[in-house]
Amino acid sequence: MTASEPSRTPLEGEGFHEAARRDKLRRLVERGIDPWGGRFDDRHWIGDIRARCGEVRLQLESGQSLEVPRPADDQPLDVRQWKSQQGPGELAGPKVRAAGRIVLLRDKGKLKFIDIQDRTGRIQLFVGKNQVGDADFELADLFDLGDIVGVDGELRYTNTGELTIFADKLHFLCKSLEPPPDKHKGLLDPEMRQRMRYVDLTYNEGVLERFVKRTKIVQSIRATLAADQYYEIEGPTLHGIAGGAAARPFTTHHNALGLDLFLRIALELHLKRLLVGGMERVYELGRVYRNEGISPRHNPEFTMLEAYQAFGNYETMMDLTERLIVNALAAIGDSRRVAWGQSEIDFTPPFARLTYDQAFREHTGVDPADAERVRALAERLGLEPAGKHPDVVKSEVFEHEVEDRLTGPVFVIDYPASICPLTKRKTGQEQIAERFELFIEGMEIANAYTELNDPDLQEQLFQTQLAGMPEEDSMARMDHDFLRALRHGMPPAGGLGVGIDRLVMLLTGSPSIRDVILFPLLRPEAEGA
RNA sequence: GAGGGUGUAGCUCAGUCGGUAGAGCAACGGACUUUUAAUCCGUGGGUCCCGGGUUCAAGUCCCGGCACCCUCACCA
Repeated sequence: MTASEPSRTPLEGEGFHEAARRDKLRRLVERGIDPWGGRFDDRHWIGDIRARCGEVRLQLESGQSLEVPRPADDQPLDVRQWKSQQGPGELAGPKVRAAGRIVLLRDKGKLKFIDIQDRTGRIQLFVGKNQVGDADFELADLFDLGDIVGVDGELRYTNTGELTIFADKLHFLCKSLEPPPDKHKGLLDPEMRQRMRYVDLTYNEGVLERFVKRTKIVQSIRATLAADQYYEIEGPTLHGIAGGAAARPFTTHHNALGLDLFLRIALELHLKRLLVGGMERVYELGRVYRNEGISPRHNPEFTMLEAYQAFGNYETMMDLTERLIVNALAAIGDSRRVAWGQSEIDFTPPFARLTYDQAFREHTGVDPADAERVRALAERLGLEPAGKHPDVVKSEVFEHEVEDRLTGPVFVIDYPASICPLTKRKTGQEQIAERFELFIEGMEIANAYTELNDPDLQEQLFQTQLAGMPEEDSMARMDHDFLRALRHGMPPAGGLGVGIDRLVMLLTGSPSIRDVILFPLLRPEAEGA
C-alpha cells in the first residue's frame, strides 16, 4: 500500500456489504482467530484430487483440461483401492487437505455446503455441525463468499454423487472485505474486468486458463530457442535514440545525468550489436513501448520477441517462426486448429508462402509493376498518392487492400526494397528486399529479414529515411554507435520479430489484445469510484 | 484525433408517454444434517456517470463534460 492509496476507516466510506464483513472480521478476532491466516503446508491441489478420482472435469468449457500441477509438498493420495469398494456416503475416504477461495455457500441448518476454488479447480466441502464440532461450525458461520479457507477432511461422494471433502477441521486463511460479483454471471463490465483483473481471474470462467496458456506459450518459445542454442539477453529499455522501428516513442528523463531518454520502441539495434560482439544467436523477449493509439490490436506497451541468428537468412527465420508457433500450440493443447470467431485457423505446417507481388495482384487485380495503375487504384481508395515514391504508394495500397484479406497463416515474402531500410537486398535484384511478414487473420504476427550488414548502405538508408520524416518524428536521429558497430563487422544473419500478444490472441482465440494483457493501459479511475 | 454505442443497488439487468426507483443474485434476521444457481419466511440497501438547462414535475427531453466498448486514423 502506498501513501496515495485511498484509505478508509472502518466507520465511514464503506457500504453495508463491507460493514457486514468487517463485523465478521471483528468476531473472528474475538474468537482468537487471525483473519489474515498464515502458512498452510501439505495441501493437495484440488485439480490433483479430482484427477486422481478421474474427475478433471472443471476445465471443461474449452474441451481441454489444463495440466494439473503438483505442489512440491505433495502428499500421496491413494484412491484406487478406496474407490473400487465405496458406495455413496458409506466407507471413509482418504484424508485430504485443500485450500481455496469460497465461491459458493449453501447453509442448510446444521449443515453447510461450501465450494472452494484454487487455481486448479473447484471442490465442494461438507461441513456438518456434528462432524466438525461446535467451534468450527461457529467459525464457518463467519465465512463470506470470497474468503480463503483451508480444510482437512475425508474425500467421499455425497448421495447425489458429488465428490466432496467432508470436513474434520477448518482453517481460516484470509478475510475478504469486498463483495464478489454475481456468483454465476461473474463480472461482465469490460472496463471493470480490466481494472480489477484479480476479480476477473477469480470469478470469470476461462480467464485464468487463458493467462496460464500465455505463460505456457512464452515458456515454449524460450524452450524452442534454447534448443536452437540461442542466448537470451536483456537489452536496455531506456534509449538515447529510439530506433529499430517507425513509431513514436515515450519520452522520459534521467535526473542525475540531466539526460532526456526514450523508452525503446524495438529490440533490434542492440541485438545486432551483440551479433557484432560474437554472440551469434541471441534473442530478447521483452516489452517495447510505442506512443501510438489504442485499439483491439494495439496496446501502448506490448511484448515482442526478436531473435537474430548469425549465418542465417530470412528463410532460416521462416522455418524458426513455424516451429515457434507449432511448438507453442503443442504446449497448450494438441490441436493444430483454433477457433477464431465464426471460423477456424489451421496451423498445420508448412504455412503458405506468397510473394508480395503475388499477394498484391491476387487481392487487387492490379499488376504491382504497373506504377500508373497502382497509383490510380490508390487515388480511388482515397490514399492521396501524389508526390509519394511508387513503392510507398504500393505499400499503402497493400496495407489498405491486401492485409485484411490475408487469413493465412501465410508468409508474404520479398518486399520492395525501398520500404525496408534495415534489410539486405536480394543478390542481383537490388529492388527486392529479403523480408517476410507472417499474416494470420489479417494481423501481422511476425516480421523478418535477411539483415543488412553493409554499414555504408545502412547509413545511406537511415539518411533517406530521416529526410522523409515529418516534423513530429524529428526526435529520430542517426544512431552513430550502431553504424560504428556495423563497421566492426556484423556476420550475415537472419532476424525475426514476433508480436507475442497477437500470437497469444490467435492461439487462444481471443478477439482483443486486452484479453491477453493482464493490465492493459486505462485512463485513471474517476475520483470517488 | 473523428464517428457510433453504453453508463440505474455490491454484481447482472428492467424501467412504457416526462408523473412515488424495480427484479434476480449478493447482504442482514429466522427455519432446515446430503445441498447443487438449494428451498422457504422476513428486513435493509440508490450521487439513476458528472454538471447545466427545459418543465408544475427529468432515470426518461436538450446542451456540455467524463469513462468504457466498437469502427476509422497513427501503429505492430
